[in-house]
Amino acid sequence: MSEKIPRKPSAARQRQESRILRAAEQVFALKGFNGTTMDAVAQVAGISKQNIIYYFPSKDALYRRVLEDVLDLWVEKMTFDASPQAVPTTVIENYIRGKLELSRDYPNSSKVFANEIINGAPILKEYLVSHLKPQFEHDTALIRRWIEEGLIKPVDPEHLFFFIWASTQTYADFSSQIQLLLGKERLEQDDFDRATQFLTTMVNSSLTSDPA
Amino acid sequence: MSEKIPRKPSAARQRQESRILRAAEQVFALKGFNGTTMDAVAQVAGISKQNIIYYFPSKDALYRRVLEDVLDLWVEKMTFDASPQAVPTTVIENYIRGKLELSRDYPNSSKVFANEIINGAPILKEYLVSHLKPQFEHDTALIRRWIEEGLIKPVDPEHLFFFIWASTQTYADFSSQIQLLLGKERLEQDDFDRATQFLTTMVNSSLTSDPA
DNA sequence: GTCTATAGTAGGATAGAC
DNA sequence: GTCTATCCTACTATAGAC
Repeated sequence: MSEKIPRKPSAARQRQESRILRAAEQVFALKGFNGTTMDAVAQVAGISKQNIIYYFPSKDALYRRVLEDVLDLWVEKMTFDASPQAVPTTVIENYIRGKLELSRDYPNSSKVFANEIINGAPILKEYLVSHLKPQFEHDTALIRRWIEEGLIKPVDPEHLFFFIWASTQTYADFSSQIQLLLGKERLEQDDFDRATQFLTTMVNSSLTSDPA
Repeated sequence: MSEKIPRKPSAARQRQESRILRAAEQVFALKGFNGTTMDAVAQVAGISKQNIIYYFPSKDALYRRVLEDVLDLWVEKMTFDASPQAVPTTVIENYIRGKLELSRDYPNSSKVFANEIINGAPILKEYLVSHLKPQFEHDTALIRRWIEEGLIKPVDPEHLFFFIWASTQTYADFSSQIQLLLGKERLEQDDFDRATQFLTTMVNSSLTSDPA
């Protein structure tokens, strides 16, 4: 009777799970959901396919856990909200900087997300409506307030965010294209510095009256 | 001996092929290469699976043809080159406008391309290096010349293009997310007008000295 | 040129020994 | 908790009738 009570998740189990999740994220990022085989994940993780199924009941369950972890990471690292006395352009600059750091440090997370959205967000749809949309409306409202208060020049708040997301995530999602065009084996810190410089400068010059 | 000589590709055959290609593009866009089954393509095209194989020897061959057609379309519609006396900001504006029109009119092409790039461009790699890279270097050189001549403010030419591509293609590739956030069933002309307005205004204000 | 039938295989998932 | 063996479905592709 008492045997079924789950004991502590055992450090060993947690180690194995995160090992599998890391491998899965990598394969899902590069191959998409359908292109990913449990065998491929097993090989990357250095574990047998059957053993993976012991930890995750199905490929679908594994994929959902990977997606969850991606979103947890993003929510943790990316809150736009600012203190009332914060300078708008600084808030936006930091937001862009943070998004670019995510693309640099977690490119696979970004690609998993991108694959899911391109494929119509079959699983994330619900989450996007329940969590991301309220956040989005809150953030665009803040932009609108800044405009009303004359702190920044008038701008379309919704498309401002679409622009920031697209042009920061591209350094993760489309890195293969960018690398080829820049003639590099992989993107370096200098490339991210240039991207940060370019994007923040452009946004600043369009949100503030030119002090030149 | 003479029977094997290919006669004209027969209008009927061409009709069937383009019917299949249209269907294939749609499924590849939404499901990716691995998520696409010949059966799904067959259903969308309204043709039997075996008949599709009659026209295209394999799924791989079908995919390559779809990719080829996508690239042909993009090359045809998107040359950045301008006459020597053209106004730089106008050239860039028209380029942005054109890219947004492609996202609006051929969202599936864009998604097929995006899937391929995210997955590391296994098939397109060669083409990107041989065709897109020279074009890219030509275009960035033109931007540099404009800067030297004082026609536009200094800007990073490479990242200018990365930004334009990312923030115009996002309206095709990430349309499901954008739709959800805007609370719309599908993107309308008005949304593309706003996007055009937003992006061209921002670029202009950062490339020209504010005349305000 | 289009169909039916089917071969061949990959991959997700289960059962059960250890 | 990990492994071996195996089932079963889904999918690409071929052979051959019509």
